[in-house]
Amino acid sequence: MKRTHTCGQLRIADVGSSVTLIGWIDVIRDHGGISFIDLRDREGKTQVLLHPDYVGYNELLAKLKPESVIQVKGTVKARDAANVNTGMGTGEVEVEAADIVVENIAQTPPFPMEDGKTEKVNEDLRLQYRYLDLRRPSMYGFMKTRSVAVNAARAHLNELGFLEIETPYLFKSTPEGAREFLVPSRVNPGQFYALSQSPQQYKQMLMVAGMERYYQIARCFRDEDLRADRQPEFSQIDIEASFIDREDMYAIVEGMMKRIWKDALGVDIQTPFPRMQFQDAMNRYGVDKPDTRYDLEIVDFTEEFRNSAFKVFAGIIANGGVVKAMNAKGLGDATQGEMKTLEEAAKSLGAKGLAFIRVNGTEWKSPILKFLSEEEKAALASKLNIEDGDMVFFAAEKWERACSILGRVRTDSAKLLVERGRLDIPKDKYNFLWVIEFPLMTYDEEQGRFVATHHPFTAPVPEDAHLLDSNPHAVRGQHYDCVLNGWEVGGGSIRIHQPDLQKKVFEDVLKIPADVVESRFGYMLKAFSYGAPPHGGIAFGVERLAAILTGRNGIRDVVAFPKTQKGQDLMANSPSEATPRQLKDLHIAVSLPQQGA
RNA sequence: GGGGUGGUAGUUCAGUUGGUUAGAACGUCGGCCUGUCACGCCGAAGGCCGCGGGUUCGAGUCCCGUCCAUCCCGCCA
Repeated sequence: MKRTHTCGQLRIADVGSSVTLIGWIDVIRDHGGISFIDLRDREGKTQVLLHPDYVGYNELLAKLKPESVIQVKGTVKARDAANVNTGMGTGEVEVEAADIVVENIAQTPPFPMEDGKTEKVNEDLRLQYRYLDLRRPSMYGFMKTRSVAVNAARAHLNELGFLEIETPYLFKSTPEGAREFLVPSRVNPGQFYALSQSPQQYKQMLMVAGMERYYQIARCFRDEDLRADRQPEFSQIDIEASFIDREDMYAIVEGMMKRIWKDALGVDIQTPFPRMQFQDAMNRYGVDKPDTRYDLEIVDFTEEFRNSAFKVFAGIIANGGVVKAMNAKGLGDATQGEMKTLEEAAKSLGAKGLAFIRVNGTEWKSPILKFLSEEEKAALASKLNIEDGDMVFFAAEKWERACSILGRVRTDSAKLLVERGRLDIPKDKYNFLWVIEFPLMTYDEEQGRFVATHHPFTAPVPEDAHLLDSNPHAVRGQHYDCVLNGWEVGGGSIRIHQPDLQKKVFEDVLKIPADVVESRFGYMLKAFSYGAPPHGGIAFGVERLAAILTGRNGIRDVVAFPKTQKGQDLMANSPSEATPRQLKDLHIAVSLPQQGA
């Protein structure tokens, strides 16, 4: 071994021992006659004392630079009381260097490599030198937390008798769902695989195959635009089990989360998780993944305004819309700019504007005030608990849109309130939530047909199944989302395991042409006709869990080598052009868009 | 595809109403320094102001286009 101890290990009890450390030079303090080198590895730092009688002292110091890798052999010495560094685990000792082996001299890094400073550096530069960015202690911590979390999940599932089974990444293209990455098949000219966007179909086949309990830390690939919480490739803790119902799945997952939080953070989380109907989540929080760490709940005023003299509201209600309001408590001092930004956000979700009432003392200020009756004002005041300094926002739209608009205004208002110190959203509070009973189908205006809310394999709630033909929109699915602090961290469902029902959903409800069903899903329907067990599953986003565990705002910090918003790896420079030879082998002709087109 | 923010020294930033020689801090380099720990002190170098056009006597600053990063909408069964 190149070392006897790590750089975080030595203590006063080690004084006198001969040790060998190896690591990176964190900083050199050269006093001319004596020098100190802080040597760093992932476990910590140790001060190395370099005495002027060291042979070649001047030459060595001249060439050593921060981030160089050196091996230090020496003796552990106690520091004088005055020189103890209480901010360091190894601060009571230092290693007096007897022999230093220079393993690698580092160039000057292109940006400061120090927690607290590197975060401010442009993302593109950090990504180009990702190996330097990752060298910081905090990044090591994020990688470690993710690793511990995944291992905790594995341990829990193994104990419950789940088998870890790998499924192919090279799959076939599926008609519904995310855009896929295509992979040309050299030996099948003109044909393509698709990189698996999730192991969904394979894991159901494993249930038909009698594996009963499966899990996998699966890579998934989706060729969609990126977000702070979305990368084109990401990992899922993918789970499927036979002979279970929803309650069984909740118990499995709650146990797994308990284990993850205990192992990764030492935190005991409360189980079982509360449950909320999709309808409820939308009505109260305006999203299907509510952050319940703070209130600012949305309140319905459709009945109050049904016969209102305010024709805008009454008219929308007459056309089947709703009127909702949300009291952004304490945001009465929102600036013009902030109001404008909130309105833009609302408009981006389809609002025509963002009506509001600003409360200043007992006075209400609002462009819509003159349209409101005393009765209506009283209803608002009482149901929204309006007080001095409040700001009330309105949405009058179709139900789902009204909910979404105020949901967005709610989260944006919360951010503004946090900035003002009037709202606390603690990062170490973990509000798990099951959101359940989503509609099985959603009507897609663009396509003029129903699409599966979750995916087409989700089983309907039994008592709603008879509505599949008459009123598909009213059918609830046996779908469950696991929501944590406003993030959808996992989602799954009890699946359809009867071929007739599955075929009906494909063809009659989703209106997928029979020949397409046959070519894409024929093998599943066939498999279900050979004795398919009732089964269900769920999948968790590893990065999202890790991001919350580490208190990050996005998933980049818990991905070792993330891609930019354009899907590029700036370190390795991918994607890149293929050689003519590669293209020829793959039977591919590249046709680039005209410049400027 | 659309909207917002940012791009000035290696890094983070400042740069007034368009005005003459574009600044600071950190880092780097050189010198001094035997108990520092973000060591200190002295000195120096370092700029295609993202890129391309335009307006102007004059552009880091104004206009148009474009590239990159980032946040959001669409999209993500």
